[in-house]
Amino acid sequence: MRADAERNRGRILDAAEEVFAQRGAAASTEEVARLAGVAIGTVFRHFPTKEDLLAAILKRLLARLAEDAAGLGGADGLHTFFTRLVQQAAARRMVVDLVGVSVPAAVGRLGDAVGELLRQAQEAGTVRGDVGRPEVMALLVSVCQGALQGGWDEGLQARTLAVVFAGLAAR
Amino acid sequence: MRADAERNRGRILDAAEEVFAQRGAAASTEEVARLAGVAIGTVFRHFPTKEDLLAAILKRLLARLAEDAAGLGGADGLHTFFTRLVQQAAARRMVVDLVGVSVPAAVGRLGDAVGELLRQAQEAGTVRGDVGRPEVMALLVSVCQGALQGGWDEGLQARTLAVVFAGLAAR
DNA sequence: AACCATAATGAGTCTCGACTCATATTTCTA
DNA sequence: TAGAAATATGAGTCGAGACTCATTATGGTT
Repeated sequence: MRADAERNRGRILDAAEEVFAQRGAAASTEEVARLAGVAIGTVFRHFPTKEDLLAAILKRLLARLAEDAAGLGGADGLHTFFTRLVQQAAARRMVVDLVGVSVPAAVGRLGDAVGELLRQAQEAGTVRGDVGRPEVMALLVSVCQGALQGGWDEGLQARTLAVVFAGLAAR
Repeated sequence: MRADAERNRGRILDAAEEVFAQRGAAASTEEVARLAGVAIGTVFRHFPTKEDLLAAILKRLLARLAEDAAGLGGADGLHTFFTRLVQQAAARRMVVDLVGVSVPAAVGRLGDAVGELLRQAQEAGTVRGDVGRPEVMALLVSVCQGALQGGWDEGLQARTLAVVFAGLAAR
């Protein structure tokens, strides 16, 4: 791959992440091109379809989250990851709109990472033994979506998470 | 208002509810007109803007929910309402997309109804006294959104709600 | 029944955004 | 450094969907 092609590909991905995070997936490809400093044709050369572009940034995002999760663990790892993710979601409109774009492998890897955090938390006795990975993922998605919508302030977010954690807690 | 006008207004609202519930808010006004059996110009005569149409059905929907909630009460009222709402949400794509359309008065009335259910549940000792209406509403919105996304099956939905209820439960 | 205000009709306008492609430019290789 | 081959450019095409409006139809009234 030519040097300029690789450089542009990176710029486009960065620009797309920025634009879609702020304006949602409905933002135009035109705008991504403008921010990246390339012509619109270049965007379509690298990503033949808008959906391809969305899938690419979603994959990157999920990989980053999985990596983040891998750096945590112990009794509070799940708690920390959960809170961090919800905070990020509130700042990024993206998640809502990425519904429909799927990157199975990347989602699977994130699921594995969360499963591991859950296992450790259960081993440490922080979390009930009778909840599974699917419920935890479902709650994670739900609360992120909720946070995106309501424009929760910090206090409400904390209190809402507290209820969820109480539900997950052992005893 | 002329008789045919009123009849058509009703048909349009019904058709819009059906179409947007199935296809999401991105469905075209054209399709609503077709299902209602009127010309597209008629839809725009009654609702000058697509957003007006969305707001109208959202208002009707929220009013119906508030009424539903008013018929419940006691120790399990909140539990029942919560479950029912999540089940409905799973069948309707609408909710996701209605983000952005706001009908403050109708939302307020639903909030009051939920607040009353919460009060009764707390009085009956079913729910912790230290959670407030905002958290409950936040959880309600979150879980509905989550259910819409993941294509939860019945079991996962039940287990996820169980965690939330455990978090809300007294003791 | 005749009248007209109100409403319905639907082809047409307009905007927007995804995607294309002929042309110009840049990188790399020999 | 000349010559491809790869890449970038951006005006243009295309389709979709929100919204308009001149015309036609209908309901209610005298």
